[in-house]
Amino acid sequence: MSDTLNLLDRLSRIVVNERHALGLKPVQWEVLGYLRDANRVSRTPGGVGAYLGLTKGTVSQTLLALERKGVVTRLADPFDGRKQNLSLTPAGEALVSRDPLNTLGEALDGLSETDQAALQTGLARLLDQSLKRRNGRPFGVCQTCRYFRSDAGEFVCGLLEQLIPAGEEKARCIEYAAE
Amino acid sequence: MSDTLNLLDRLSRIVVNERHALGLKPVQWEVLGYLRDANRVSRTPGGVGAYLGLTKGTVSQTLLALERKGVVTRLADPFDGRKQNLSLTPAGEALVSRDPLNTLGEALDGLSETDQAALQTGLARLLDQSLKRRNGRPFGVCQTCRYFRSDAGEFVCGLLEQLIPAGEEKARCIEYAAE
DNA sequence: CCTCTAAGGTATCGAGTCGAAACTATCTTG
DNA sequence: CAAGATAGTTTCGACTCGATACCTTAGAGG
Repeated sequence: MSDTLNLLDRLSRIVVNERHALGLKPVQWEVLGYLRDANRVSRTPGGVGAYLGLTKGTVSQTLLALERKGVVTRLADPFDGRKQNLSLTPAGEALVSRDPLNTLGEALDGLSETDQAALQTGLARLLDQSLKRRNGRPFGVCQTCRYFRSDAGEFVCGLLEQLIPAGEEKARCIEYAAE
Repeated sequence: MSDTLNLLDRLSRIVVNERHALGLKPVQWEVLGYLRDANRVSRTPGGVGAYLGLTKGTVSQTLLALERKGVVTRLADPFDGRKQNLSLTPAGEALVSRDPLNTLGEALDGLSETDQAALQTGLARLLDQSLKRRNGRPFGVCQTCRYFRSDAGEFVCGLLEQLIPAGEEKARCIEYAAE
């Protein structure tokens, strides 16, 4: 196995280990992080599953656990009876800001500017390649999406023909399309 | 959260997901990989735990599972009655060579030389920083260890005062000390 | 020696992950 | 409207993983 793969292996284990803190499991942290970064239409059980590569069953169970902990709430979608809209409670917002992964962020700060930049572009390319191989959705941010329009100071999604709420133009979207 | 952290997050999830193939769990793959790369004195339940950051209980259970699958065997240590020496069976050797993480290796091959190099040094530094923060053992390879000696064509470990079997000078060691 | 303590492992428990499969309810399309 | 696709839930079984209690062996000091 290549050295780079080995490093990735060990780092991913560290990420998993770190995240056993504060009473949440690794997957639960990841769901919380997704709900923080995703836009309204992407904050559904299906979106969580597609982003994290989980089955519907696992997502359902994980959301139940997060609801019991009082960090996530769900509301039926008024337009599509099959969908549910998820959001973080204030307690959830507070919790996600204490993601133990941040300690890795401190380690990151210890790196030189050039090392950090190199790492970031390398990881981005690797992720891109991996997603292509897995036929995964890219989950890019609204701003760089093909359907993103800016009309008279307001942002609009050309796919869903909806106004993009302020601040959400930097959120991740399940419908993201490049170019 | 920083972008780099986010990328690491997503990649570590891909690593976890990939590894649910062939009937093994992510941790089981990692144990197999460790047993392949570690030298004799490091192939113990304790070594596995220290390397992967698992508790003794988890290691014990995971080894039981791997034994049941017929990919790992253990022998009592003849010198220390508390220890067990682990090794891969031929079936285990065959299995570990089919680590699903290799598909990520293919994605890696799609990167340019410079991207790969940058990624590797970045990851190495990040891992180094992280280990320092967690007081983890570095688990370097014999060849670069402080106690590594080369006497008349033979390799010797100055700490354990033992001959290093041929080929094992590139293996990972639980007693590794830098400098 | 013999006790004390540390170290290597096991057993057990509880919460949770995760794939698979069966099932319900709600759109969508021809 | 019927057929099929979508969004979720429920249940099952094997396993992870931290925590805790426990057992055995090793080594050190009186």
